[in-house]
Amino acid sequence: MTRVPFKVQMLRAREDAIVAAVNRLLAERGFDAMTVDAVAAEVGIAKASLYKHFESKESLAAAAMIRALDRALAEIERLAHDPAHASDFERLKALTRWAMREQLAGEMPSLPSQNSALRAALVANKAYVDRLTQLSDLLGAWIVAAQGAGQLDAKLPPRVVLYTLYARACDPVLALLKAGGSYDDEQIVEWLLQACFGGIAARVG
Amino acid sequence: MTRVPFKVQMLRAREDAIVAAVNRLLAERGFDAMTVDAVAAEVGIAKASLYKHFESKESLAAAAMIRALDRALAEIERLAHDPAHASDFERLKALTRWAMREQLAGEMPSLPSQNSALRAALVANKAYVDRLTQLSDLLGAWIVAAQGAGQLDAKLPPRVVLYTLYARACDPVLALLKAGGSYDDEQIVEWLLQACFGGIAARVG
DNA sequence: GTCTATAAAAAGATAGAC
DNA sequence: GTCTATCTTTTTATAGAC
Repeated sequence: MTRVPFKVQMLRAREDAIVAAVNRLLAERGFDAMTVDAVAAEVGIAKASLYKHFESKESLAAAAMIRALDRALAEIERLAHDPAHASDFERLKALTRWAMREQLAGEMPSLPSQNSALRAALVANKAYVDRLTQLSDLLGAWIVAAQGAGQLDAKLPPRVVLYTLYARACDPVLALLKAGGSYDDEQIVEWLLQACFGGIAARVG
Repeated sequence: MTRVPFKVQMLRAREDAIVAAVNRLLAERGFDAMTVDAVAAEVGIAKASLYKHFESKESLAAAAMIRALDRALAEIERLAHDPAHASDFERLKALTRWAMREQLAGEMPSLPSQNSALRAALVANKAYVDRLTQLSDLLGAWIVAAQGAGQLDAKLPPRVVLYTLYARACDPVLALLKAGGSYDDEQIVEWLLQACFGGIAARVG
């Protein structure tokens, strides 16, 4: 084990706090509505200090998006070894449930929209693209396996399923239902999991 | 018939052009990333002229959102009298297909996010709230009827189904698949309709 | 690295001539 | 109503002291 100097530990802790704040603000308002002033206020440091750690608003957001992908990859790793989830289909469902809970907890940044300023920065960011590719490859394998096992609809291209799962992780329906106040978080998650995997149409037979 | 003065016709045509431009920009970039300068440029008039017609960026967006709701209400009216769609279930599906096509055509503004500056303006706008209420009431009746007929899953509260349909009308999956370039628009719409109504899980039996 | 203070640029909104 | 020019505010980003 290499010893980690105290100063480096402090630096990492501070940067973790910054990224966590950015993550929350991205989840709450999205990239365009998030201001660097708000980030500084949430972390409790001066705005100029933020720019000592990150060179732009885009790189702040990219760090948070990368951290979010890392959380997802860690959850995949956990699920792959959890005997409670026996099939790839069950693992996909469990991961979707996890993502929905993350969103309700205010920890899931939205998908960057196609025309956003953020998107250009992200596709040029190797660390981000690598993780997104890794995530897509892992999920793609689960999807193909679950289709082969007859548990996922094989008439849908794997890419359609993959994008659908990505989108359900930031589905605005969660926030709408939560804002309504009539249902608790777990009930919302289970209904939307049912709507996603089972569809809103009745299942006959 | 009351005669409409020429000047009034011109005024309406100009305001229609403005609202159409706002609608496209809302669909393409969202409210936060849309600038009033961009609206003026797209319409081809000076920014100051915009402010003679609409008092703020929010009221510009509200006009476009109202127009979008009017398009949806008109489509509902059309579907209600179209013998090609015999059941409420079929009408819901046809309306969802219509909304997805609108989105692919770049004509469907996104759902205003919960914490957006736009949202506060919209909930205070009677014309908007009235139309949204009317739309929700009409769709709510169709949903309850389709559940009663055993065609929609009756275990999901009607509100969950309603919000799900609203969200699918602005589903980012459409743009992601279109950007991929592998599939044509109609194929995308049919797959996502299938995923929405039938779910991504396989249907056995 | 953190701060206060200040650019610099973008974006919402308006004045006033025509 | 439309324009050009300008104002005001917000927001991204930096200078420079400590």
